[in-house]
Amino acid sequence: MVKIENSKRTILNLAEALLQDKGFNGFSYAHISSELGVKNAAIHYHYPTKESLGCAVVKRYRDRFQLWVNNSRVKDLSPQEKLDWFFSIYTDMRADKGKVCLVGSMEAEFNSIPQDLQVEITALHKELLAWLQTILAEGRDAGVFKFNGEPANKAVLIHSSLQGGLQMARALGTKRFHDVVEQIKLDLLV
Amino acid sequence: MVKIENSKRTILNLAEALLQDKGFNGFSYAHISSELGVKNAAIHYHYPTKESLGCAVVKRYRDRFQLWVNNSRVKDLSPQEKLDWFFSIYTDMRADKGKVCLVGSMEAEFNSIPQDLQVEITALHKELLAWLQTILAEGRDAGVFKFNGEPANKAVLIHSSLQGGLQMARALGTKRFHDVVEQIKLDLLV
DNA sequence: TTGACAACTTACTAACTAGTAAGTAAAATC
DNA sequence: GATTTTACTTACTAGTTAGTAAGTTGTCAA
Repeated sequence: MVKIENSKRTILNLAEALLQDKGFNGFSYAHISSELGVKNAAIHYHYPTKESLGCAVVKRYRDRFQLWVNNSRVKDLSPQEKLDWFFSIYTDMRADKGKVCLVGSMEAEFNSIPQDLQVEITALHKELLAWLQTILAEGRDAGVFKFNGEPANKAVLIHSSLQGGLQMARALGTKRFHDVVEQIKLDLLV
Repeated sequence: MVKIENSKRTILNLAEALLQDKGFNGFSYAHISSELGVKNAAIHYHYPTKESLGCAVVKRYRDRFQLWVNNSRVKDLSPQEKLDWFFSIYTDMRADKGKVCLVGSMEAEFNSIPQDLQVEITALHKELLAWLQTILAEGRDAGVFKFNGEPANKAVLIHSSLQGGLQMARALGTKRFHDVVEQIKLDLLV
């Protein structure tokens, strides 16, 4: 019998990578089990259904994001630094590795994923937008960001362009994603 | 024997709707055949492989876009009108119907779709961007658009935000997509 | 040392997947 | 009127899917 080290965490890591790489309908328990050198029932032991596995991935991501956001080292940053930190997540951990964000991956196939997962993704998306909106308002008040209209609307624009930009990077290359980020900044910074 | 009217076209229409609704890995030949009241072999007769069916959908979309673009009624429009026409495609035919664009749908699961389809999607994306870039340059020269940086970069930003915005609409509602479009305009129009 | 429990394997199922080969019926072509 | 072609159906395959039930093994606590 092969034992997986930190089974639950290792499985979540792999599932997250697969979700960002192939999408929910593009990966199977066999992908995970073969990668770990165990039988697929071993995965079902930890996560009975694919829906539960998907939800666990998103839930962990949500928790991680809240930890980052409430981290004092992040909290003390200026609005620009916070935004750069946010962008760097997308650039370093997604675009440069050919991945897309969980939200984009699963909203693209929203109508063919389980309902609990839809709920989880919706919650994550709302949390990301809420934070981004706050930072934008903060930055505009501080006179370092400049934009017309509501922070909420600027937030959906920026997040949508990051989400779409990561997907574009797959077909057209990472450079194009960096162009998106640069253009966001050009349109925002004073 | 049940005969499908305009078989090829009807199948393409259904496949296109399914692609925009469920993604490439989220639909099967059975979805199409049962909807049309025929056997799945009937679909294979017209499109031997799923890859060929996917490619045919994207190819038709590319042709259709080129026709629109070269249509004299579109060609004679002002840059703003052209852009509004472009946005209206996304709003009327996608967001308001819960669909996403083909490009976004398939780039999200890019690493789990056939290679020929990847090529086709890449070509479509380039064509969309090329046109958008031209319109942006045209509008800036005419003094009706205002933005910093290169038209190419503003084009990738706008297209990415439309692509991501459609996906967001699934989880957060259509209104949010309209917000994205309004914000694009706020950031662009003089 | 025993027993309980966690973490697996073995062995399986039922449903679905894309895809194929051979047959049929109607329509178009000669 | 005969023949070919088009558009299907029938019947099938081999592979994959998520998921389950029952058995095994190693670890840890009493």
